[in-house]
Amino acid sequence: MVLSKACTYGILASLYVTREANRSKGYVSIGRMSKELNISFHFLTKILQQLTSAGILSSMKGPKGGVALKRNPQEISLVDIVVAIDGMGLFTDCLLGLPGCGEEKPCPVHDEWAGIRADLFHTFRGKSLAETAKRIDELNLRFALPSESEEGGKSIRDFRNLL
Amino acid sequence: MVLSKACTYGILASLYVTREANRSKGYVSIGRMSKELNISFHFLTKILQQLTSAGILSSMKGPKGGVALKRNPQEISLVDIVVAIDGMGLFTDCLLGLPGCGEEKPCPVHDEWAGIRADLFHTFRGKSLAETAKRIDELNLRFALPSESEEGGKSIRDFRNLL
DNA sequence: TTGATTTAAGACTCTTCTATCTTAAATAGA
DNA sequence: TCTATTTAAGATAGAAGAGTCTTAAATCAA
Repeated sequence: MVLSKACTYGILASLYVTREANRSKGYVSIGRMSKELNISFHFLTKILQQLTSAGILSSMKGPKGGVALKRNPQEISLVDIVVAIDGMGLFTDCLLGLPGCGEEKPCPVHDEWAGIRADLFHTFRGKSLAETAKRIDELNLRFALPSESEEGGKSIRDFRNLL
Repeated sequence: MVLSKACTYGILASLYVTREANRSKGYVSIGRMSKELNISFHFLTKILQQLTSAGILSSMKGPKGGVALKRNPQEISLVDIVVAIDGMGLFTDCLLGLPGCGEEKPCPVHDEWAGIRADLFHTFRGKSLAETAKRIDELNLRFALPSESEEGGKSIRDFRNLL
């Protein structure tokens, strides 16, 4: 898995908060969010705490409490979320896990992977929460996990796209 | 982590076997390989069993036994190793883990990720064991894990390369 | 002030991945 | 044939990730 589960949940939740912020002021309830995204409440709470301590979200306890974006959603990139939860490893580590792999002491696939991971970094660093949330609305995209009732049935693995 | 530990070990071992095959005929000892690559013998054995049952390696028990490439190393790509151990998920699954994500029912980052993962697939599908092993010799690259004595000290994370 | 609501924090469980250990099976060579 | 060697296979253990549960702390509203 490229991103941890916690990280993907963090991204989905951040997009949810961004969209809610466009509709109404105030904090977004974690309870409500967990229901709509079909993410375990307690697990989601932990993830949002990480985003809060990373300075991406702010939170408020009590009635009408919840979480809110701390900065302008145009200034928060998807990479910010990934780094806050999974760290920089995806964008810096050797594909083969060789410590110290780098320009001076490369592994057999260093150049290829370095190019792809840099592409990954720049692509998602260039996508802000605002822009991504906007596209969700415009194209009516899905961004919640399937509910129990929805079948879902693992992921569709379309090999044909690769050939 | 993009590749599982088992998968990276499998790649390193496959490259080791490829290079050994250039020097001498016969099977490559797993015991010797585990020592030179600094990979746990029993764990490595399990991984090589997966490659054997995937038809990538053949094995022989007893004295002078070990593993050998079953096919020409020019016809085995790095993707073959990855797929044998980690499966196709890396090249087919949604970055956000949404089941059913695809052209018809995309997630908010489907297009971007689909492009990068296809790039990843084609890049490493285009790299054969023979070609990669050759480059190791030519450029004197490293492809073993650091030994206990070598400090190693986690990986070097050079953020500057990204900015 | 009191009570209901909501996030914070820590302990705990469950699963998967990683790694180790033991025993069995096959093979080469004496 | 007998023995040492080497991979195969299964059981076990340890570590990390994923998810749950309980209690505490803060806040709003009555």
